[in-house]
Amino acid sequence: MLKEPTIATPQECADCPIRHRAVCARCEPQELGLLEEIKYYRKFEAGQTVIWAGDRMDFVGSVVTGIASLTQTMEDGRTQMVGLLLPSDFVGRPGRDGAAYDVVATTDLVMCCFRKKPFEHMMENTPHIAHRLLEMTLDELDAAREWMLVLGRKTAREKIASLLSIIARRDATLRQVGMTGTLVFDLPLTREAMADYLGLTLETVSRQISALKRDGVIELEGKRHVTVPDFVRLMEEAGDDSDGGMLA
Amino acid sequence: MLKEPTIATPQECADCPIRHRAVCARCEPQELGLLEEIKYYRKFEAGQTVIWAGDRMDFVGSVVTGIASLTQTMEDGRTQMVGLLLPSDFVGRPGRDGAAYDVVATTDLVMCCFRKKPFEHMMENTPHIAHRLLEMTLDELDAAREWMLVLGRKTAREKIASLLSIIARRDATLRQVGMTGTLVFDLPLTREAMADYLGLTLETVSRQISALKRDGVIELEGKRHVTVPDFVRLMEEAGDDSDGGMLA
DNA sequence: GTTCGCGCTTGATCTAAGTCAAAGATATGA
DNA sequence: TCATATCTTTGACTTAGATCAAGCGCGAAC
Repeated sequence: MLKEPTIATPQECADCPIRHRAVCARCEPQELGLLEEIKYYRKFEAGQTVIWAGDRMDFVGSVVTGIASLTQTMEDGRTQMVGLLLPSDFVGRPGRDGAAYDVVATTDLVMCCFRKKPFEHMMENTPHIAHRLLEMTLDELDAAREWMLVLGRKTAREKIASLLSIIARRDATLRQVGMTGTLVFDLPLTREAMADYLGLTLETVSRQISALKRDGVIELEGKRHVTVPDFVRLMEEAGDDSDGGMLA
Repeated sequence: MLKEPTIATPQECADCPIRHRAVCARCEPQELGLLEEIKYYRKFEAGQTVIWAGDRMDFVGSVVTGIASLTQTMEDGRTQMVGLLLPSDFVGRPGRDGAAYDVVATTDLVMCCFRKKPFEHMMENTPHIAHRLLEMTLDELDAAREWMLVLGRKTAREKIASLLSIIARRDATLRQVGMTGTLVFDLPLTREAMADYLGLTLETVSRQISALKRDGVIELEGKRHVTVPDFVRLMEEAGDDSDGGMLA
């Protein structure tokens, strides 16, 4: 049913975020040379599983293009998405062999991977890599904690508004903003995936999106293309304080 | 209403977890010497706030004894606990000035603190510190993600069972286990704090604890002293798979 | 000892979100 | 073109947990 991932060519990773953002922001050229020997690229189609929870994981890597999700599943099938990986986000944990979560390609996906052992070795010898990784991990921890507030205390409507504003904030196309506060983007998630992220059912997601549309908070073109006429209004609906959830 | 924290004496931190666990597991003696110059100790009473979200935070540190909680609060007062800090857990973020969450002493608390600037400087020059901090942060991230499943998908009863098994697992007194699987510990949280951690109301927490008692999953002596006759049964009630939520 | 206060329990009722069910959009492929 | 499948919407009904409202138990202060 699912195809094997294909190996992508290095050219597809000209702007590899690991190289330029995660690891090597302050690296010396000779370190980049080392990097080239241990990195490779993988492509996945929407819906493919990158790795199953519990599987042995002999690489670490980061998202180049597309979106991946981390999900946890209980024996009875209840599932909770615990992370949304956008381009430049890091996957995998140096020092651990097994994957802790299912990683699934939510859209078509290109990842930039490093064989784990050499990566760990490189980390030992390159302090900046560990520092950069610490910084990224702390950002992820903050995101996870922000999400705990969403899951634990927000209403269904606030949850939807929170998700929309997070996607909008991280989506590059938000540069269509302009002075008006208007903002346009495409939802990269099905209603079911949104439900899994928000701890809701897909029916409730659908109803709340309809309600936000009815109330003029968002406009929809098709199922996925969203226009937010007033981002401040959306953030109010999300129950965030006026700074929009940006951390100091 | 709240007292100022008092400075504790170094003697109270003979087994300082930062020194022995977080930072200096592999440090050289001269590095320990440097450490001594920038670290100090603070004591708080149960209920005192260590730091408010948004405040300037000029230290990092870790819990020596007692329990602290990280909480987020919305304007209308809804609050969600996003982390429980037990002895040896680290607080604060190198590279950021403001606190992201309220930190509150849940029980009487002793913390071991480091002035931030010198700590950051030391981190630059001591790779093991960054590595150890990365490891700890990844552990916290895993804990946060495990908690997202609890908040998003578990029933009230499963939430209570999950919290009890987490506290039991981390509580030192669980060494009273023995071969029987019986396990005894004290709850370090009020019903309200449990509710804030679990995304429930305190009434629901109370009802579910009563129900678990009625069903023989736990026994209570007073409000806080808990006996778990069969830890496997508790984990089943938590909806965890048989490995008890331990990561590979 | 009595009274206060706080943390906790329990009951009655309400409601937001879940469940079950049907049907409307799009897209894919024969 | 029509059949099939997936994703989505909407409606009717149910329910887990919230809300509102008494009280209980127990230590601290008088």
